[in-house]
Amino acid sequence: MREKKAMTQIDRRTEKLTTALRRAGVRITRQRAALLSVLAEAEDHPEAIELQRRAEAVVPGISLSTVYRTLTELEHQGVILRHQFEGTPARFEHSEARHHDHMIDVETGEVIEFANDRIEALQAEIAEAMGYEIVHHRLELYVRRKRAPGDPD
Amino acid sequence: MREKKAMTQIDRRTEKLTTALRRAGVRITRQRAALLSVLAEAEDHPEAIELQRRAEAVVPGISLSTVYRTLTELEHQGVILRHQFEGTPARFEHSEARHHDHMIDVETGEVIEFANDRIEALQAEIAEAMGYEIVHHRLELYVRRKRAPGDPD
DNA sequence: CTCTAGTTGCAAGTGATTTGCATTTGCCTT
DNA sequence: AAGGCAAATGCAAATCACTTGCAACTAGAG
Repeated sequence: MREKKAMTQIDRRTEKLTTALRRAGVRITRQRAALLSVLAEAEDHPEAIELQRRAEAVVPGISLSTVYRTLTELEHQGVILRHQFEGTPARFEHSEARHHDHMIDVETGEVIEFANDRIEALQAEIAEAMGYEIVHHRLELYVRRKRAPGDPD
Repeated sequence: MREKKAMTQIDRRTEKLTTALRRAGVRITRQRAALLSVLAEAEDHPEAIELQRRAEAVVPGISLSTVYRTLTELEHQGVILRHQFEGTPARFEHSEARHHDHMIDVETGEVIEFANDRIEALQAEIAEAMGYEIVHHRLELYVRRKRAPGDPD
């Protein structure tokens, strides 16, 4: 009994993406479709193994090598970003949001996004002044939650 | 025939360091002494294997595991910094210089240091505004040399 | 529906770094 | 100068995060 499900915003975006990818010569297999939707739904920054776990709900038995291969392909296609934070396996996020940098809570591992135009501009200036142009950059703040004096632990 | 060699600035710094380390309970073995002076003399950002190569001039046969163990210890003691740039093994530098960030020439792999107080201040502000304090940070600009229009290739 | 080049899963391989363990060695104590 | 012992070393093996070779499978163009 096949149900007709309401199409969410994410479904629609994913569908557009698959079409675009197909046009770019990327075959949309079951495992890739699964990863695409898992990535589209992710609000965090999961690692490859976690993505495999989530994709397995749709495609049981999807192999880790396929996950890695697909992530590499999607990165090349500009669909996702790969982040290599300190001391952890690479983490991934879809790249449709506007550019931002990351704060990593060293206590919890939580990743918080932030953006600041002044910093971006300064970086460009610095590179420029030294005769370089920025290809890409990486700004990571490893932080700890601040407690106001008198706050509970 | 033992010669009395003139003591360089670096020798003196290294000597002070070994004393301080010994006081901190770190035994100064031949291999550690070698690594300390190699690190003190280094003006670049060498990787572990390169440090082993350089140390081997003083202590032939120094093992890579000892190099790694020593680097980890020196990092904990605050004597050196470990940098994990994209797509390369970790690189090390002594931490006596004032804080700076890095530009990596993506074409040559060359590492260029730079410092900018405005950026540092902005980072602190951002973290502060979100209720965090910075433990440490990482700012890396992956750059490409800019050619003025008309320059030769 | 066919065909074939692209994709998959599995097992084995890599590269960087870490670890177990028997042996050696700083260096504090005498 | 000598002794003792916890700490450090070298080697081999292990680990971690990926990557790759290969035979079997499958998108999706025609």
